[in-house]
Amino acid sequence: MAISADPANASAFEKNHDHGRCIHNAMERALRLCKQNGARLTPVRQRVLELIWQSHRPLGAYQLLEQLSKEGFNSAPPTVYRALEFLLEQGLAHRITSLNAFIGCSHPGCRHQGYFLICRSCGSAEELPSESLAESLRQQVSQRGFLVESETVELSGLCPDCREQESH
Amino acid sequence: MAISADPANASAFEKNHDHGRCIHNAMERALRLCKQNGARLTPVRQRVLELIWQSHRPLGAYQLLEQLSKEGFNSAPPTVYRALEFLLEQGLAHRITSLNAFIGCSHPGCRHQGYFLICRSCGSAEELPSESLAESLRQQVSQRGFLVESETVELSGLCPDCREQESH
DNA sequence: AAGCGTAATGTTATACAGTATCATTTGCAG
DNA sequence: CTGCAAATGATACTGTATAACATTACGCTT
Ligand SMILES: [Zn+2]
Ligand SMILES: [Zn+2]
Ligand SMILES: [Zn+2]
Ligand SMILES: [Zn+2]
Repeated sequence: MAISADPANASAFEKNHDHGRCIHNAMERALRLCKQNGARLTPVRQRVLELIWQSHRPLGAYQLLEQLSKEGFNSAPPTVYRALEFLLEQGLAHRITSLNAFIGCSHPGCRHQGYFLICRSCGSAEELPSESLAESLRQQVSQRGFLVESETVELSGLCPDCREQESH
Repeated sequence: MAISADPANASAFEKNHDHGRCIHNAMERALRLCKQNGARLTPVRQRVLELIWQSHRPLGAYQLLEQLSKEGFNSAPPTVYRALEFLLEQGLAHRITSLNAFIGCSHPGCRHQGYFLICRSCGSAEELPSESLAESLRQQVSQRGFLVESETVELSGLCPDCREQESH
């Protein structure tokens, strides 16, 4: 699958990448995919997607809500939860269960579970290319006759940069 | 590994195992470990541990709270959260992030992350023996210079029994 | 263009999950 | 017995997510 070879996405842990381009690419892909699927990327939905792409840090629903409210959008909890639900359905975002937060999907369009590395220091999260890992998981589990339908894999720790910092 | 070979624990998905024995064994081990570590398994703590062992289904803090209250224990949220915190620290229980729930650890005494299979139909959860899986994860991640400190691995789907049922 | 059904949004209220803080009690070492 | 630390009690609050129902916008048919 080789996500890292996809020029559209820098690693979340490369702190000096051109993030404007990151966002731009993400929005382009989102528009294209929604058009393809006949899904409506309405203003709130689009704005929420932009917001969770503002950084590579997962954002909580109420953080998003606050931002939306500042920008004059309607701002009751259901507004943002509905937008997030839409983005999850369309495969444009992931939910990070262990943080109660949400993040843009860095390779939408191909169905997959999100496997994440989350830095406890800088808060960045990065999707792991999942194929070989998914394979290991399936092996472990199929032996037991268990049918996996969804996977939560979230590894928390220190990203290369922060690891460096802490050692000083 | 070979948890299934450990006579102290039946698989959560074997619906007709002697669960009384399951609980009994769990409590014995807990007592022993606490004594070893100089930790105090006070009445609330012990009772909470028994409660999360009543079934192989993860229980929410407020479910536990309700039960405690029925039994005349003090029943404000901090009570149960403190007990749970203690049990987590002692390695006697795990938190299931994706369910906001808690479950007894089926092999306490050896430090490990809990990797779980969770049935969406019957609600049972079972710990996977984690070694080979942990190894795959570490491999994937070490390449990237990321230092893993804690892991959340929760696979949801259908257990063998429920899979059977659904196909009828 | 008018009318219609569905999808999306607005609005209010509430359920569920977890924590902060400070007072009080208990267990235990000296 | 005394005094400290750990554990519990009690109150209030913050944070996360959804239920339920009213209203509006959109896209299609006629
Ligand atoms: Zn970026
Ligand atoms: Zn970092
Ligand atoms: Zn365990
Ligand atoms: Zn089941």
